[in-house]
Amino acid sequence: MMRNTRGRRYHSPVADDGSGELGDLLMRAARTQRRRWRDALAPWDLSPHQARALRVVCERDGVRLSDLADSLHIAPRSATEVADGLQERGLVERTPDPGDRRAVLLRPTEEGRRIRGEVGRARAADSAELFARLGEEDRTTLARILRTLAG
Amino acid sequence: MMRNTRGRRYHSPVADDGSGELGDLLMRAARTQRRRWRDALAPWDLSPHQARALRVVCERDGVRLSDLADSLHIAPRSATEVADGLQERGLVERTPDPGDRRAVLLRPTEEGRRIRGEVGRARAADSAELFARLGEEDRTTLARILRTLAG
DNA sequence: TCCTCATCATGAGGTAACCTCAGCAATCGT
DNA sequence: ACGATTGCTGAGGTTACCTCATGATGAGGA
Repeated sequence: MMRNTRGRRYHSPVADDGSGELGDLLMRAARTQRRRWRDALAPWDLSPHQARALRVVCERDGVRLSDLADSLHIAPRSATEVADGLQERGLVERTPDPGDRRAVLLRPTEEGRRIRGEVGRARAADSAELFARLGEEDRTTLARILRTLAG
Repeated sequence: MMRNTRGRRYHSPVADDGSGELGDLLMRAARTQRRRWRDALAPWDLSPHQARALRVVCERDGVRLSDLADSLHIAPRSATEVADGLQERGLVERTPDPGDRRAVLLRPTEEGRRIRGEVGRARAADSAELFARLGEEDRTTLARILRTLAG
C-alpha cells in the first residue's frame, strides 16, 4: 500500500508575480507537510485517510458510516471501504446502533485505541519538528493568517 | 471528468493543542485553495495537473516527456498519459527532438498558448481574490513563513 | 569498429481510492 | 398503514497513478 518510493526533486517554479506566487507557496508548503506526514505514518502502514478515520472513530465514540463519510468529505459508499480497511486490520469494529437498526456504529478496538495514540504522538512530534523552524511569534501569526484563509 | 458536485460541509475539527493545530490549519487552507483552483479551471475542463503541464510546456518551449515527468513529480510513463490528454484536446503536439532521435519534444499549439493565457489570468484573478482577505503586510509575512516551511 | 550499458518513449497490465446506481431493510411522516 | 426516505453495501466504472518489458537510440570504452 502506498509505496511511493520515488522521491523526486522539486523544480524551482515560476517567476514571482506577487499574488500568484502565494498560491504556489501555500501548495508547496502543504505538500511538504503531507509528504512528511505520510512518511511518519509509514511504520503503521496506514494511509493519511485511514489515520484520520481512526482518529474520528476514537474521538466521537460510536460513529455511523454516514457520519464518517461526512467527516472525511467522501461519499457514503466510500466510507464503507475505509471502514473495511480499518476493520481488516482489527482497529475498529462494527456494532449495531441500538437506536436505529439500519445503522452501524464504528467503535475502536483496544488495538485501535493503542495505534491511534501512537500515531497521534508521532504526528504531534512531526508537526512540532516542522514548525520548530519558525519562531514563537511566527507560529502565532501563521495560525491567525491560515484561519483567515480557511474560513 | 472530475465531476465532484458533492459540496460537503466542513466539520470543525479537533481541539487546539497548540502544535498539531498548525498542521491542520495548513492542510485546510491548502484544501480551500485547491478546491477554488479546481473550480476556476472547470470552464476549460482541465485537471489541475493538466493545467500545470500546459504551463510547463508553454514556458520551456520544447519539453521532453521525461522533463515533464520531473516537473510534475510523476513517473515518466505517467507523463506520456498527461501528454496524451493534452494532445487529444489539441493543446500540445509531439515533435521529434532534432538532437536525440529517441526523444520527443512537446510544444504548445496555437490553441494551447491561447488556453494557457486564459487559464493563467483566471488563476491569477482567483489567487488575488483569495489572498485579498489579507492585508499587504500579512501577505508579505505569509510568503516569508511559507518559504521557510517549504525549504 | 563493435559491444555493452544507459536512456527515451510507450504498450501491457495492475492498484488504490474514489465515484454512481440499484437493492434491501428499517424508519418516518401523514 | 403505506409511500417516501434513510443507511449500508454489492456491482461495476473512472482516474490517476504505478511497474515491467520492449524497441530504438545514444554514449563510452577496448
